[in-house]
Amino acid sequence: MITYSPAQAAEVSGFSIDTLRYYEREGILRPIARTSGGHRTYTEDDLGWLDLVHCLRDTGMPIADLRRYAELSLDEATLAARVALLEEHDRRVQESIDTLRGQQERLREKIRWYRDQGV
Amino acid sequence: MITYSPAQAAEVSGFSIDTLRYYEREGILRPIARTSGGHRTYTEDDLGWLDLVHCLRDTGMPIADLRRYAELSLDEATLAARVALLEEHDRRVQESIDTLRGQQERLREKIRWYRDQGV
DNA sequence: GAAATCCCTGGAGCGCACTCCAGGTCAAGG
DNA sequence: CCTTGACCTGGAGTGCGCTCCAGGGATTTC
Repeated sequence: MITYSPAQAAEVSGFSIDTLRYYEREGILRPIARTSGGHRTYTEDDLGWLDLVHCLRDTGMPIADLRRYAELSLDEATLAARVALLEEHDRRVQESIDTLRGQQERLREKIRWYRDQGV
Repeated sequence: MITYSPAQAAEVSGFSIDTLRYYEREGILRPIARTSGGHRTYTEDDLGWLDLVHCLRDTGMPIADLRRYAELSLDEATLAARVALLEEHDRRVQESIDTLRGQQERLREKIRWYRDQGV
């Protein structure tokens, strides 16, 4: 089975090693497997999960929600709750996109206004 | 001339009184006019500026950039620099919208995947 | 003119999400 | 082996953007 050293996991996931440890402490990652000497070895599964974590963080999901989602993922019987959480998040993402677009339009009006002033 | 008490300015602008004072300290607002007793009186102009500040904050412009923009606004000869700053910001806003949309698409795929699992 | 509100200042405190550090242990190349 | 670099832990520190507080003065309302 392919595994990854902390440095490799950081490289592939795009999170720093410190952040990976922090996420583990926070319960966002399940305890990562270790070598006999105590060094972490990340699996492909871990990397896959980190990929989703990256998506959720990029879309502004707070750490606390991520932990909640991670906790739900430990229990097979929570599929519906997990989907609900993701859908709720999707709505918030949509809202921020909408806000961003609206404000961007105002920003562009301001820029046009400057242009009309002869800039 | 119409003026606004701190509470009214907060109400209209959507910022808290504390935030208004903070922005003034930070140089994002020029010194607000005062009554003889030292109480602030916001003008329509102040409110208009706050409206733009809100737009820029909503689109993620950091406080430091806002201060820089405010400083430029003190000098008539900086129109070009101000426009450049806004256009640069507009590009960053566009980037975050693009990122958000891309990640939202991934999020929705994940939700569809759950749905396909029979949730 | 007294009571109730509102506002003032300087500075401390907070929540979030990391990021860094000291002092040590582990692992791989020569 | 031995060195060198990667990794470990617990905990402190950082940066951002507010937010709150104490102690006191200003204003409005009755």
